[in-house]
Amino acid sequence: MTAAPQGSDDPVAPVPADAVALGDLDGSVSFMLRIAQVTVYDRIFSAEADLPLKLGEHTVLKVVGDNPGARQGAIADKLMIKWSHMTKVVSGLEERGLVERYVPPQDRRSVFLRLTDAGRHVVADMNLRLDALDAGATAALDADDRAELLRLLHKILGWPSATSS
Amino acid sequence: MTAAPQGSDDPVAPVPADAVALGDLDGSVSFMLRIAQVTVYDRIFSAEADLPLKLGEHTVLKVVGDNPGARQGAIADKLMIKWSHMTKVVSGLEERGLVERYVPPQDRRSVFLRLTDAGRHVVADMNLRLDALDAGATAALDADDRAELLRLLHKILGWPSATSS
DNA sequence: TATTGTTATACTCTATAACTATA
DNA sequence: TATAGTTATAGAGTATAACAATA
Repeated sequence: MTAAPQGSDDPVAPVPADAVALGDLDGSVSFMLRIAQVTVYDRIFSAEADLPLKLGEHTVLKVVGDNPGARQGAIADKLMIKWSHMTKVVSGLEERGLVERYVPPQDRRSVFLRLTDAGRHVVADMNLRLDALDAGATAALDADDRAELLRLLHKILGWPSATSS
Repeated sequence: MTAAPQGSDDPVAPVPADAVALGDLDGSVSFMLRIAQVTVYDRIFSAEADLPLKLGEHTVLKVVGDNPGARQGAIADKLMIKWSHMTKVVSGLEERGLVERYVPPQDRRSVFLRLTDAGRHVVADMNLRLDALDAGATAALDADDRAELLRLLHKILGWPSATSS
């Protein structure tokens, strides 16, 4: 990794493509989080492009399955998805027969969600495949690294640290 | 239904927003990276909404400033920005007088970028403000935590973990 | 009036691909 | 033919705001 010594006074000293320096940007947590997240998602989808669900869809379906009787908006809030976008995601999942909307009589403004049998099946399938893809995309980390990374991310969010995964 | 801590004074809500369970999702590196990144960006922009540049624009300008004579496409690749999007970003920055395009005579297909004086000024201002915002958004981390987090993110990416790249 | 969800618009960014102008 | 950049389109997702139905 050569440091590309370019004249600091030369206004147009060419820099080779692989010598672009990030400077201290790689010391920024926000920048590094973004680059790492984009890279990991990239790796997951380039490793296996024919997944039946997008990652966001899988997340929604999984949480719906784990929280029967939860309102649509409550799930959206927890997953930091905008309500307006949640409407589109749920509509798409409903059209594919993976989730059902249910308006409870005690509060007819709200919408409860629950998985269909097909939804349960797809989520179970995705769980298995994503576990492997997730691990593969972060294969550079050993078990301790991974646990430590998760602990730090939880700490940023103010979430209680995960037991173990 | 999962245990929902609802007192008798609460309005009837089977699963309140803060009682939605994530299950083992918070043990997924890809999920936690996404949630953490969205949260950090959220905090940065809710802390100070009147920033002169979007984060992506600042990143591009900063790297242009650190790499005089670098091609537009080389910078886009390094920052994992698509060329087609890079064209729009640079055009916007150029219209605002922050960056200049320069077509070198030795290869008239390529475009070199360099900051204008106004661009340099804006970047310097943003650097200062973002350093503080970045730290504020991750204030739950102490110095050791932050260094460790950066080390782990670098490791995922396969980047050298030292100070600068 | 406040809350829940929907619709709509604008904007950011990705994914593709076609296109130009060079090389 | 290949490369560098541009343009265009489709899609995901965010940011906002207006809106309807319900509480």
